[in-house]
Amino acid sequence: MRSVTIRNVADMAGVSVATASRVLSGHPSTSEVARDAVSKAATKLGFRPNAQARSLRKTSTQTIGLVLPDVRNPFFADLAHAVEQRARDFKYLTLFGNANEDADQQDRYFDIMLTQRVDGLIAAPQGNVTDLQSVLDSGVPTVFVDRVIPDTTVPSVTPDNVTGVQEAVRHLTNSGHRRIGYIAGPQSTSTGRERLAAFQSALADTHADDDADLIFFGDFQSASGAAGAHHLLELPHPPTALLAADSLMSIGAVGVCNERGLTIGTDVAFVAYDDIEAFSLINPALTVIAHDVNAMGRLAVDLLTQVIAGETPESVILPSRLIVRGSTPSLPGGLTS
Amino acid sequence: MRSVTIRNVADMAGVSVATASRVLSGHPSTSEVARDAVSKAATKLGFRPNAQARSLRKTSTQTIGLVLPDVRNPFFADLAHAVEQRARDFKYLTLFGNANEDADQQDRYFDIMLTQRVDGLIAAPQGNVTDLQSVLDSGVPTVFVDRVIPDTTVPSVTPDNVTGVQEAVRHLTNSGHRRIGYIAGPQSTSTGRERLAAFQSALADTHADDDADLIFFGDFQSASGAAGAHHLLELPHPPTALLAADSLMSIGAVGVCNERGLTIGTDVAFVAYDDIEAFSLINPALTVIAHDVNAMGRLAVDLLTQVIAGETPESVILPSRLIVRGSTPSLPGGLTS
DNA sequence: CTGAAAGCGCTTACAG
DNA sequence: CTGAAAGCGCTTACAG
Repeated sequence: MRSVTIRNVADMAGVSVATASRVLSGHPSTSEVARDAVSKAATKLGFRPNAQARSLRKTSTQTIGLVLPDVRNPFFADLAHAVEQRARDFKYLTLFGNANEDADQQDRYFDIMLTQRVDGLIAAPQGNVTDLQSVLDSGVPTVFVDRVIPDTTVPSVTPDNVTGVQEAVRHLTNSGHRRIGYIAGPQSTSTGRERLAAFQSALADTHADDDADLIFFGDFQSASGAAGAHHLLELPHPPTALLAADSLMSIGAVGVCNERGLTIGTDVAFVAYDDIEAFSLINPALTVIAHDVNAMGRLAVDLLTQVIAGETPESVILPSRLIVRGSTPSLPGGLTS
Repeated sequence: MRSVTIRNVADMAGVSVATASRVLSGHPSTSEVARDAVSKAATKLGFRPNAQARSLRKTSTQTIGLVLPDVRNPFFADLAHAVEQRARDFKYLTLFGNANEDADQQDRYFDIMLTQRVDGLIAAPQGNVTDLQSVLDSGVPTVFVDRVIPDTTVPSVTPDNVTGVQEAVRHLTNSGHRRIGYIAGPQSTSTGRERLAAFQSALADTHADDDADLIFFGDFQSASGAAGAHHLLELPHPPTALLAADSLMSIGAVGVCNERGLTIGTDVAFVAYDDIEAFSLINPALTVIAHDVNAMGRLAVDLLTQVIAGETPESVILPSRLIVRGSTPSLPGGLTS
């Protein structure tokens, strides 16, 4: 299936390849006669320029790479959608890589993106600088989104990982909870680390128990949320409230509560991370720590275009906030902070 | 940021570009001396072959295109994940395009995929043959997944859209329901059409009302599910059971039931499409029509590799089945079919 | 406005 | 086993 080349178009139009190329790419220096002939020939032949050949000649590929930890996580699915739609505004095609919350797959995708010569890279990375070394060395314009890697100067768009957690802990302790179980994200991610630190420092400001047993380390995927809920609820002195550091672990943990016959809101309070639509449907609806994923995706692309243009944009931190719903009722006899 | 080329590697290794190329691509005809020198030079320089140049020379790009209707739909997110993971087994990079349930965006992505010269294309398409014309004309190996376009000979992997719906209708009527509201998918999609037809023919086998008012046409997105639930529940003679044709419309519809103070399972029975994890967490858990999305994604890739190899594989239809949960209690006085 | 020619970074028959 | 050379399909100074 040999596809039609610019050569064929030029021949049919009776002009040189150079002229055909000029017409096809909208170069001003073309005669009307040439424009007509070339356009007609191109549509008649169904000509479609070869992106590889064009990219090889020009310095740009008009593509950006997006490396995310997990498409199946609704938060990242929304983020992917936001990035892609915004990239379209700049005529960029988004190459999408799904790291599966796995450092090796992530690094392989970084490699592929560089091999594909993307014009820019947006990533929600895990790990440390060594994972990024090839990307940094290549000098490809890069922006981090949601997560960052410390000790790099890569611009980023991240959520405020402190305020939401703080509000959640305050809300729970105000409602009388003293034992809050925390299902943490992996400490190889900045969000995992920052949210845990925020949780611990928020605890210190309250009368709640600061007990190492109340923290379970998950991996941001559903099964680990389930494992975490099991572990915490089996404790000799189990928590009366649970807080999970992302939506997938929240889903896993809620499932375990249901299985064990615990009524959420009554038997155990629950705060989830990320405001995904399904969480407002669970009965009672889940209290969540929310942030604006759409803005995050758009801004990441905007920052990237600036980096590509040679500028060095400031990193952005987006606010997060607590949305209180039925899963965390305010107890009448609650303490005040 | 001029990147290092094979020329640089060859120079440093003291060999010709041809030899460097042979070593780098594992061609057997190379001496150990050359292998050593080239390998060393390549790693020392951080050489990364230019995929564009390579693709231009070879006939293949080692990429496949995946055009899906909506990443934010958990079903398609899962499908994307399945396809991508399977594609990796064949060393294919997956270029991902999100049509946003929009025919124009879909067609633009088809265009982009052809321009990028993907080795193959997997799509869950909407529309009719004209949308596909350029793809068919190009002769690029193509496989449909989940959805198909009629009057084409493209191999496909689709769910059985009949059995699950049939079981759902039978289950509901056996439980005494006579008025079942149906939130249909867009009729521009094969799944939308087939599921509606299955619903109507299943109704004909029962004593349930076959009333045009009981059918609402949505677009597979959440907001239309909400609109559908509103419309149906406002009917002078409203349905006692609802069935929605995909997960996103189910989410929207369940939200509306909650808002209106209707208790699902008690005030209104509910059957959702696609077995996404969150549906088992809603209280009561939702009865769903389930199919194996993971198998669907894997098989689509397997079929595509066969098409690429010049074979003409048979299309596959995967079974779907009803999973009964709390949202559709069996009424004690239910009719028997 | 137009064409001939060089070149983007690779791969691969063709000789040797 | 190795190198010189041609060529994949484009774009773009350079002359005219």
